[in-house]
Amino acid sequence: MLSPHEIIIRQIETANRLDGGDRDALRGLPLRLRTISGNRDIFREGHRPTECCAILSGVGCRYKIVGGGRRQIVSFHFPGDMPDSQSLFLEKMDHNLGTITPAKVALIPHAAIIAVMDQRRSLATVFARQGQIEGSIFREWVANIGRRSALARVAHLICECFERMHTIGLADNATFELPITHAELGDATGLSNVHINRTMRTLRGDNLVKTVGKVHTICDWTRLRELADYRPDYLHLLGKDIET
Amino acid sequence: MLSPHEIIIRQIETANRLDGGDRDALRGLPLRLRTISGNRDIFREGHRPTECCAILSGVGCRYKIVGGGRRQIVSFHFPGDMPDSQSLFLEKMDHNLGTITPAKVALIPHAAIIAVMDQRRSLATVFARQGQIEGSIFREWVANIGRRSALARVAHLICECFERMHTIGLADNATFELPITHAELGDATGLSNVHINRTMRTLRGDNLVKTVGKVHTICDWTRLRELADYRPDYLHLLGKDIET
DNA sequence: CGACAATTTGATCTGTCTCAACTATGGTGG
DNA sequence: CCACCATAGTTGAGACAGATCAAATTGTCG
Repeated sequence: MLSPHEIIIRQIETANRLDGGDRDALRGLPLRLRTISGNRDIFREGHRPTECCAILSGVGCRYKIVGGGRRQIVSFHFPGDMPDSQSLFLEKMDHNLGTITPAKVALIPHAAIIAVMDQRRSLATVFARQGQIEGSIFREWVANIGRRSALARVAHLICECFERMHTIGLADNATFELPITHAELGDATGLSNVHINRTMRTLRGDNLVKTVGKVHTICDWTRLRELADYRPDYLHLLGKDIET
Repeated sequence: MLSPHEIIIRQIETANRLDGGDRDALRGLPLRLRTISGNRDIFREGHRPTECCAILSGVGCRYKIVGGGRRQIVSFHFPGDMPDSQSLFLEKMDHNLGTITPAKVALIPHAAIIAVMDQRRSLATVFARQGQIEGSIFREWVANIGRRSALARVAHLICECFERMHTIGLADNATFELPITHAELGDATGLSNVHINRTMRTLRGDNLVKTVGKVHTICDWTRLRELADYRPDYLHLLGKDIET
């Protein structure tokens, strides 16, 4: 089991090259650890956090509530992610940050992160890059929700979650645990929970994904990618492609 | 008519406080001016630009092509916007940047921007903030496309475009020129051009927006905002609200 | 074991798409 | 200055993807 700092560093290194000094500086960040139950808010829209939150275990998400009370999840977050680095530069939360599953998180004072960016130009660049990658993922979600069929849309989300979990070592080969309910997948893809169910069934019927409880196995990565129109460039990962 | 540098500064100041030194530093940026006709690409997916592009006049957009050739526009850009500041940190374009209308643009070498950020901590923060605001707008678009009806969705986009143009002085009271075709609005909202037409007709019928050619007039800002579920916090503007 | 949450399935409804035709509109060359 | 052409907007009819509603089944956790 990695330490909190190493979980954060591992995630950053999926998309950034760090040198020893960078890692040491990150290890110096003060962390306040907290355990949060599932389906709870960490920061709410309108709040003005003074700390950033890093996910250490479990799954988090960011979401908005639109008029009429419908929910749109705009991102999922896995261990190592810092979902609200934006609060470093934008005082007021324009969305909610919450947990999907029970989670351990680390709270890091803004001041400490600003200090580390001031001391090390390279880390300022790293944080900027992380922010840009986040933006890139949002763009892909816009395209996914706006222009893909329900089937491709859900498949695409599964591809993305699988690849992101894979790169941080949370997938065993083609098998990974994705503890996200159909209702939540619906809120992320702009579909109804019922239709998520039918779509997952189709993926199962086509022998693309096998699901047992929360554990999914990709049966045919090549065909799934193709169906999903999944081209992972937008994640801007450094590492190797996933073996087919 | 403002100079290119002042157009860029004006846009930045809608969301950031600059001091005299910041403005002077920005005025020192070397600009290569170009005129581009409408409906043309500036940077394509896969390219590795070495310059950032700022829009000086006209309307630009960023878009993705999904499998099957359908297009999703992920953002519109008005004078002063720097649509691809992301290329400072992500080598490879994951989307296309193009013009909607004929446009004048300024190309700014990455090196010059990096230099100005290195010299002035405050400007590094400004660029980081600009990037975060961009991300915030993407999140709102995800929610808009994912969870709002066609009518609210189109109304929301109109509200956003109006407010953004208003803050940079491109709206005369409640009247502004939005030279975007129905097909393009459809590509931005995930709807068909035909349905955009019907939706605009409804907005007209309800006396919310009047349209003559490319010139739109907001007839009832309060009701339009309400219908659109438009709460502009996500733009993180500094200025005053629009008068109703 | 009981209770609550999540999944599954069926039936029906509807918002939006697609296809197709027709009508402005604006720009261009003769 | 007009005729022409391409582009954009408009309208109608019909089809369909996905929503909604309702109920049954399964899973999970105290």
